[in-house]
Amino acid sequence: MTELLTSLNPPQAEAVSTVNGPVLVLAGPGSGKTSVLTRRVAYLIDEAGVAPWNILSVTFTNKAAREMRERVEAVLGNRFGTPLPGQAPKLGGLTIGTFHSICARILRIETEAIGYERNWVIYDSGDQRALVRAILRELNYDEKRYSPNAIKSKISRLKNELITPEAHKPQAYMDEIAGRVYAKYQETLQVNNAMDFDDLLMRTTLLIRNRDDLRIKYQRKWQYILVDEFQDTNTAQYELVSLLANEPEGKRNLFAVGDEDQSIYRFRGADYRNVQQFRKDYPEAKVILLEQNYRSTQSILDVANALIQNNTKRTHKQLHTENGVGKRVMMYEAYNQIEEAAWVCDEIERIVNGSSLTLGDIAIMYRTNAQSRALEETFVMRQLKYKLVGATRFYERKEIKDALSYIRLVYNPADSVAMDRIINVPTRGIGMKTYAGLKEWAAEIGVNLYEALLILRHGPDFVAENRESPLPDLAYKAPPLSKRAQTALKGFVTHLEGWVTLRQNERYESVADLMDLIMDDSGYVDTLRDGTDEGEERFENLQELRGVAAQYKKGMSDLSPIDGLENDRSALDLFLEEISLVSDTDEIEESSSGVTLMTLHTAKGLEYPIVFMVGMEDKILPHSRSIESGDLEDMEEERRLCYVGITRAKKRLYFVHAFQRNMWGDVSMQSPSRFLDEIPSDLLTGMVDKQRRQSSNYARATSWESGSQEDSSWVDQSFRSSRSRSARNSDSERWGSQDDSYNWSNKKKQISRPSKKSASSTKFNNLDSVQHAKFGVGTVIDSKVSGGDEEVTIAFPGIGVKTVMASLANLKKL
DNA sequence: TCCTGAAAGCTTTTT
DNA sequence: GCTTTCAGGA
Repeated sequence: MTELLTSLNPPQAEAVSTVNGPVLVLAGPGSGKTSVLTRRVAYLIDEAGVAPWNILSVTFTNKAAREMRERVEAVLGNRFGTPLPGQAPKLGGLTIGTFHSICARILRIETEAIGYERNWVIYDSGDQRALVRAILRELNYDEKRYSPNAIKSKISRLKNELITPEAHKPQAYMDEIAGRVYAKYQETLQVNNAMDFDDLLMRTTLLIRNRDDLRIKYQRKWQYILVDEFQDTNTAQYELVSLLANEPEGKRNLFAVGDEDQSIYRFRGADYRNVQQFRKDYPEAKVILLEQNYRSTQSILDVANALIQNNTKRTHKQLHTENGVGKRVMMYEAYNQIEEAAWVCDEIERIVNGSSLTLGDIAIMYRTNAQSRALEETFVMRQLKYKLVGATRFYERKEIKDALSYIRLVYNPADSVAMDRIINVPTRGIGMKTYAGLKEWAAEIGVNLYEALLILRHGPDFVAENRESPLPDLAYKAPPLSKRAQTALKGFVTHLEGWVTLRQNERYESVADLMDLIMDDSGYVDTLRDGTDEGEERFENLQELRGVAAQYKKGMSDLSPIDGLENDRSALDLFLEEISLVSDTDEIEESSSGVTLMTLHTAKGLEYPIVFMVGMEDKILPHSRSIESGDLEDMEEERRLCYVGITRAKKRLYFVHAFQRNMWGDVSMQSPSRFLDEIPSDLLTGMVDKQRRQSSNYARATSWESGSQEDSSWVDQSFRSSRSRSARNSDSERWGSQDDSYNWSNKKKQISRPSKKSASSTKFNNLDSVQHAKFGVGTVIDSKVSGGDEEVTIAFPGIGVKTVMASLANLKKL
C-alpha cells in the first residue's frame, strides 16, 4: 500500500484510490474530507501517473483553494515549476480554484467568443445593485414599487439557472418587469464591457455547452475533475462540471465531495439536490460515506445528530467519534443581548484563566452580522481581544470602492458604473443635472460616456476615427449642455484621458504607481484627508489597498494560469481580477490572537475547541424570514445552518439565548429557538453560574427571587428572567406601559404595524382562563401591551408562572 | 451645486 | 439604532 493511503481509514482510502469513473463522497463534518481531496490529487499524480495539467480541482472559497494548494504541495513537494518568490503559481499545471476564478480565466482566454473587449471587468454585488438602480431610473420604473434588491436577486436566480433574457418566460407582472430590466441590464453590461459574478458562471457554461470546439478543448484538458462542497453547486455549476466530465471518450472522472446536511447557500442558487441528481446522472458512481468524525466529542455529535434528524430529505448518516464523550453541551438564557455578551465574556475569561486554552481557541457564532455589535461593545469594554470576520468587508468600504472605480475606469473607460461613482468625487462641479445631460446626449449619439467626453474635448472627428461605425449627425452639433457644465466635464476628461494614455503605454512600474498617480492627480487623497480621524483611517485603508497593488509589477506572470492556454496578462489585468474575486474573509485567519466573531455562514469549514452559538432564538435562528415564508425548505436550511455551527466545536459548545433583544430600535421578546426543543434535554446542561448571579448586574435583577430554582433547566430560567424583566424599568416601559396608550399611538412604527388594532386594550385580562400549546390550561395574572404585541403572565398549575407573548404562544382564550 | 436636517428604510446569509 | 436618501434653502 502506498504511503499516501496509510493513516487513512478504509472508506477514505477507497475514495482516494478509486482512479477511474465517477465517485460521490458523502462526508460528514470533521470526517477528513480535505485530506481525502488533497491525497487524491497526489495519488492521481504519483500513483496513477496522471499529468497535473489534466486535473481540475474546484472549491467554493479562495481560502479552500489556497489550503488545498498548500496541502497538496506539502504532500508532493513543489516539483512542477519554478515559482516567483512569494506569490507565483506553484504546482504548475494543476488547476485549483473557485468556480468563479476558473470561469473568469476561461472567459479571459475566450473573450472574443462572447463578443467582449479583452479588458472587461467584473462587477460585484454592489456594482450589480447600482446598475439595476440606474436601469430602473432609465426605464422610468419607480424604485419604491420595484425593489432594486428584489430585481437583482431575480436576475441572479435566472442567471444561475442559465436562463438568458430571451429565454425568460415571465409568469407574473413582476416577472415581466424584472425580465425587461434583465434584458436592459445584460445589454448595459455588454456596452460597459463588464460581467457580474453570475455572468462568469452562466457565460462559461453556455459557451462550453454551445461551442463544440471549446467544449472538446476543455474536456481534453481536464480529464480528472474534483469538486468540493458539491451540495453547494447551483444549476450552472452542476452543468458546467457535467459538461466537462462527460468527454467523448466517456471517462466521466468526476469526483464529488459533499454533505447535504451542510448545504446553506440556497439563497444564492445552491441546490443540495444536485447530490441526488449526481446519483441519477452517474448511476455507476461509487458512493462512499465518511461517518467517522475526528473533530468533536461524542456529546457534541449527539446534539448535532439529534438536530439534523429532523430534516426530511437527506441521506442518513450517523456520525461517531473516538474522541470520548466530553462535556455536555451547555445552554444559557440571558436577559437581553447585553447580558448575553457579558455572560459569554465571563465564561471566556473563566476558560482562559482556568486552562491552557487561549482566546484564539474560541469562536462566537451568530446568524446575522448585526448581532456582532453588542458583543463587540462588551469585548472593547472588557479589553478582551477579538477579531471580527467579514462584517464590513474591506473591498466594500467607500474609499476602497472609489479608488478601485478610478483604476477600473482607467482600465476600461466604458465602465459606466465606475464612472457614476467617481465622476464627481471629489466634487468638480459635475452635478446630477450635468451628468444626466451627458448621459442622455451620449445615448442619443450612441456612444459610451467616455467617448462622449472625448467628443466634448476633441470634437467628433477625433472619436469617429477610432470607431467602426460612423457617428450620427447629432454628434457634430453643439452638445445640449451649458457652457459651465462643458467646462467641468472637459476638466475631468483631460485628467482621465491622461491616465488612460499612461495605462496604455504601460508607463508605470507597479499598479501602486498607477494608483498613486491617479489618487493624487484626481485630488481624491486631498479630499479624503480632511484632518479628521475618520479621514486618516480611510487613508490608511487606501494605503492597505496600495500595499496589495504594489505586488502587481510590470512583467509579472499570471498568478494562477490555466496551463497551456495562457494568454498575455498585464499586472493591471491580474490585479483587478484578483481584487474582484477575493473576499477578505479569505485572509483573516492567520492574524493575531483573539476570540473570533463570525456568522454561521462564514464558519463553515472551520473548527474551534470552544464554540459559543449566541442568539439561539426563534426569529433569529431560524431567521424570521424563514419562519414567515412557511417553506419547509427554508426551515430545513436554517436547521442545517444550526448543524454547521454545532459541528464546528471540538471540545465545548454553548447555546446562548436572550429573553429579550433590541432589534431595529425596538424591544422584542424572544422565545428560545425551536431547534433547542429538538434536542433531548438530557444532552444539554443549563445551569446558571451562582457566583455570577450574586455578583453581577444579573444578580441585582434576579436576587429577590427565591433560591429554590437555582439549578433549574432553561424553562425555569426563562420564567425567572421574565419576572425580573417586569420588575425592571426597561426601555419599553419608558414609552408607556400598562394603560398609557397616548405615547404608543404617537409612535409611527406602532401605528404602521398591521396586526395591531388598538394598542391600549389587552386581549387577555386578569383571571381569564387560557390554553397554551405546551403548558396546558392556566390563569392569566397579568397582561400588558409590549413591543406591539401582548405580553401575558399566566399561572399554570403544577408548572409555574410563565410570561409569554400572545402572538408567539398561540394562546387560546377559554 | 452644496449643505443641512428630517424621514425612510433597514437586517439574512456570500462568490 | 444607524445609515442612506430626500427635500428645501442658500
